[in-house]
Amino acid sequence: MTVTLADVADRAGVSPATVSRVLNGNYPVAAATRERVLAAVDELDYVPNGPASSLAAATSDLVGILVNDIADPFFGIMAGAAQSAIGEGGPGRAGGGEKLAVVCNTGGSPERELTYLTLLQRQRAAAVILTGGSLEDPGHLAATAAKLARLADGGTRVVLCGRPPLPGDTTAATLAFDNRAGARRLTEHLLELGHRRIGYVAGPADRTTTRHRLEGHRAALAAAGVPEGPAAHGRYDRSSGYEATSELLRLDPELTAIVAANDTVALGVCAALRDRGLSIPDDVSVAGFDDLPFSVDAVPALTTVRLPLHEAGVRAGRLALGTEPAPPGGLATVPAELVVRGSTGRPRGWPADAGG
Amino acid sequence: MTVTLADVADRAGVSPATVSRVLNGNYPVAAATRERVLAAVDELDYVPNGPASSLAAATSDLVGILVNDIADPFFGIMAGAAQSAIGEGGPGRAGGGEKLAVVCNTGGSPERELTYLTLLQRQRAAAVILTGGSLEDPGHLAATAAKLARLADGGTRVVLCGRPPLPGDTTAATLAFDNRAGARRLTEHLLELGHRRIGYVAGPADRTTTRHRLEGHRAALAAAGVPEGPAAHGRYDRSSGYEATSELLRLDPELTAIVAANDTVALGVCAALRDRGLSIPDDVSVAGFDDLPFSVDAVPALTTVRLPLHEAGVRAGRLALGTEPAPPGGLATVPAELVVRGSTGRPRGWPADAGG
DNA sequence: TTGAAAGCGGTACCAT
DNA sequence: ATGGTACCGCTTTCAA
Repeated sequence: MTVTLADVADRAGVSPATVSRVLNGNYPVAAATRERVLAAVDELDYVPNGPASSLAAATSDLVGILVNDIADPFFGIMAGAAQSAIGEGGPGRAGGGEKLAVVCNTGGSPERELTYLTLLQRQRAAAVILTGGSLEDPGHLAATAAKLARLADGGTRVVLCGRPPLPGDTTAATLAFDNRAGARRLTEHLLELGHRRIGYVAGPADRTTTRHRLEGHRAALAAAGVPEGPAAHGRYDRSSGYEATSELLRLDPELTAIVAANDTVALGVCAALRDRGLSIPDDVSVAGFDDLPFSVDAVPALTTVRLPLHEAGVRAGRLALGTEPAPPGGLATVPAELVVRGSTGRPRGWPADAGG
Repeated sequence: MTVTLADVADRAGVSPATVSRVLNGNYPVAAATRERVLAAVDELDYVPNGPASSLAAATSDLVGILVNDIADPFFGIMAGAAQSAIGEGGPGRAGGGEKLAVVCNTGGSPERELTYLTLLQRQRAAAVILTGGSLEDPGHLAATAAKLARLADGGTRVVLCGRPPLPGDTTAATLAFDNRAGARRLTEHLLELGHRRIGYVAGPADRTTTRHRLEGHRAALAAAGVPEGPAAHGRYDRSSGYEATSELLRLDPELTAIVAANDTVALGVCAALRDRGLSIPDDVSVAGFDDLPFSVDAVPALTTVRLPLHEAGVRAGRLALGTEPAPPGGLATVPAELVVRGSTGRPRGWPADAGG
């Protein structure tokens, strides 16, 4: 049958307690004894029973990583980085130590988010990391905050990555992307190039990332005294960008630039422009957010705001592990940086040296 | 402190056994009793202790999904589909039922693959799904097979998705993509268009997908009596495709088409061609494998083989759940289909109506 | 239909 | 430095 700790103890001629100590390395054990125990472990090919330890120790080695869309590299990059950061934790031995970092796909659904949190609570997870923008619905926010509070006082470490802190929540360590400043810089760049008719393709109306990026965009326009162009909302996916583009061009056929709330959306914008016989960036310049290698490299003319997804993921992993100290006030803002690619993307007829 | 089953029992005026029965729904309980118990559960906001149930029941509700690269939509699509298929399983109640589907990122490393399998074994996972091509190293294959055998006789259901069955393994249900036929069809298509000098960018040398796709490619060439063009190996990522392209063009500057073992790689190929001032598909046609919406939509001229990633993921999830019966012989081959996009991609000077 | 109680496999405190 | 041994919270016979 399956080998238990008691079997190992018998084989090594020691007590179960000693085996436990050797495996967990949290208590002094004579070198000779340790050797015998480890030998027995190998010979019997013993694998500890996770649930049993979790029950006894009142905590498990599971770390949950919640993402809105697992098929989007935006989350893949963050989650992957977090997972490696967490994997570094323990030794390679058969004994405990290593955490099991697991990613859970909410599909952007608030219900599934809560379901997963409950599941992780049930597992007595060591930590949970919530990534990406969240819904702004007050009801859901309250429910989430309550759930996170329960998790926290159940001993689960909570980390928010790429989403703002919850109102009234003090337990979660937060890494927030500076979406406002990033979006602002993106639009400022287009303005400097001479663009005056700029469309905007936004994400779902009720998400924090959507709102913050839109705010940054508008702030740039307002500061420059340029009137706001047409905007269209949609999902954070390609087809949404495609459809929104038709809408924008219908509202203003003279657009010279389009800002997309997300690189994936930007790809859809590009596709729509091509299908209408417009070239990028000669007819219309396109700017995106995220700088995902996958999508952006395919359109070298894209101007983009880069989010340090990988770095944020690593830090989130360390916060979950407790390796990195919580940021002051529980919140750290991760900056976003502007990336300008192959082409300058000036509107037609605009002098090449204008705009500084 | 935290609410236990006993608390619920007290509140409802019944025994712990009864509460357990109500929550698991696997035993008849009087309707009135059930009501009282469920009420108590709600009032106390009871969340079952997962490790405790897993220990007692000798199985957990964890389902592990192993992927080679979580930042690659190829795996994201499959994993996401599998996860939803698994989520459908149980009811929404506080009680048991729902499985926790978790994706684990191996990064393509055999060691991490084994580590995750051990971790899942330790958790007494209900099922594990291994996705994507595997290493062909005999040592690793044997180790994996052994590990999977242990998992299986520990009660864990094993599903292989997008990778061939292990030699001598009878326990795993397998869904394999028809990589050979897909690659063959891709190359046949280029041949029909008139291409005669075709380069090939392959994946890592020791992976099953790499070998099978290359075999299909060569089979098509051999059948047509066309000599094999240059080939270059690399990772399954964009920069690898970029570098390989320089290599291929150095080996044969007269290439009219390049086949990439993967869409992500194909994107790198496209980037390299653009940087050399070559247009797609007028100077060089590019063909890829996978048909990921992300990358492929960015290059409408790309000819591609589409793998039904989503469907495979769903089926893998059902197999893991036991909802779908195992395929005959334990193995089902999932077909691959050819997708031809915007351009015909004929080589220059080739008559438009040639080749059928 | 319901209750009582014996585990499930470790952990950690208390002895020695 | 090591052993003995009550739990941890739930499942599952066995009785009633």
